[in-house]
Amino acid sequence: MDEIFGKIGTTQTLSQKIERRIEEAIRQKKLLVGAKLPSERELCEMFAVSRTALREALRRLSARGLIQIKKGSGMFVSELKIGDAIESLNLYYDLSFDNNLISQIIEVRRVFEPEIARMAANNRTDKDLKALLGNIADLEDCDPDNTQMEADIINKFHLNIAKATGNPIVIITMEPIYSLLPRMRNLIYANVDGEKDFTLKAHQAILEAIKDKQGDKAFQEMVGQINRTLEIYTQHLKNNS
Amino acid sequence: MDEIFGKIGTTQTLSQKIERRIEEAIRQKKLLVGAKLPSERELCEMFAVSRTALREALRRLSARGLIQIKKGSGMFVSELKIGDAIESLNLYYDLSFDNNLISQIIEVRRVFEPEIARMAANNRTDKDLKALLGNIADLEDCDPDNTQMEADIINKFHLNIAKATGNPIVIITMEPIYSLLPRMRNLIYANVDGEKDFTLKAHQAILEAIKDKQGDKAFQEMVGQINRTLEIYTQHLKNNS
DNA sequence: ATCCGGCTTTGGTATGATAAATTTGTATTT
DNA sequence: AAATACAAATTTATCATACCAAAGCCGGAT
Repeated sequence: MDEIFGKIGTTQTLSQKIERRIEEAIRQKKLLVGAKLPSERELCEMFAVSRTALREALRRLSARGLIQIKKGSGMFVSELKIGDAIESLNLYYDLSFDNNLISQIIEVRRVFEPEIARMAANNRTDKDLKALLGNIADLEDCDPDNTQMEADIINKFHLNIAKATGNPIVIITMEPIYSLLPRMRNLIYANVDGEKDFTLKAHQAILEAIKDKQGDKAFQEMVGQINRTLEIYTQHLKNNS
Repeated sequence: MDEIFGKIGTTQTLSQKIERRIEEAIRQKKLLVGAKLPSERELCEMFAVSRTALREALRRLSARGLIQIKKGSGMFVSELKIGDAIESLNLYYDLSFDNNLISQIIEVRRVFEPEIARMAANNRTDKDLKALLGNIADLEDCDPDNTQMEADIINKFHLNIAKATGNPIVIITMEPIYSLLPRMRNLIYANVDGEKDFTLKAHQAILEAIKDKQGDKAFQEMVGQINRTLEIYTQHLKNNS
């Protein structure tokens, strides 16, 4: 059907063709999650290609998280973990991390997180609540000087709120953003005294609202918390520029 | 943290080590975007490994979008296109696409998009406005029976609103979600009469608000539009189950 | 100066051999 | 009979070498 004026810049390499074939098989569930693929040698025969070409295709698939390769054992279709996609996003954000990105993140959080808090308050389960209570307890116990741990805990708290919405898309959306927060927080809170007290109280208030399933209150508290973050950040910027 | 009895011979394959080395170099900007990597043969010497191992590392890096390989020319550090991450997300959403996901998407849009519309109204440039005007003009001209094209246009409109916020994170966040809309829209609007008229007017109203930089109005109009979508969807679900 | 064609560089594929990890089967021991 | 130890088979990981094909470079002919 094709090939009269064959593609010019689109010469697909052999290994790419193989990659597509296997990928399609997985997408179409001809190969189910957990299934063991034929061994390299067998696949070579089936596709009638050399091991080199085949292996390079397999390397690609494993890099993309579609299959898992175990030496001495075999190759298996792996469940596409959302973590792979998040990893990609992380790498991207990582490479474009700068002051500009920080204010963009704060802006996004200011807009999205209050609504997320509301959703969480409305949809939370007891299990979600328990996780959040645990986070706050950890925060209370945390050594005031251990900024890193504090940042981690706060992180988990916010991520758990996202989880409490019960909507996986919210989680996927916010997780890469939260992963950048520790760096920001270190930047921002490093030299601000008395901030920990405020932070703790603000998060307790948010928790309270979610516990009582008061969506609007959760919304408001979250607005307050993030506005404060924004203030601190702006102030910090002034000090440093 | 929890590696007391962690694996000792954490068997990282040679090619994975190579992959890490190069990845680190890129992350640390020792290799800048666009830079040409040494040729395969040179890298082999430098790392003191065989071409096979090296190539498999390179395959993985290119599969992840970190480098670009041009036959006969060389290998180059490629600007990590956000498209790669989005592609991953798409694949993930793709494999978990079901009715559940649809309502989750609508929920997320209902919560996020009004705020996005407000941001767009506040921050839009003339260029953004022009793009949006173009979308609506296309929508007006669109053949009423061409559902596919209509869906595409509406898609672009919403994506352009996200762009008009001026915040790239918003775009990254929403793009994978929008990419699923055409399928949903086909599902939903296929058999609903008179919906096009409403859709057109609703989008015109949103555009108007953004044009006049009235954030609150844009917010309200978007709320109305998405609530309508939700209604239609709920109705459709009833019809089909 | 321009165009052509060969030369060089560089990635793509093929093959065969060896190493290392895992699984599996078997024999020995308790 | 069950558990352990060991050896064999399977499978992926790596290496080395050779040849092919595409893209770019460069000199010579026009």
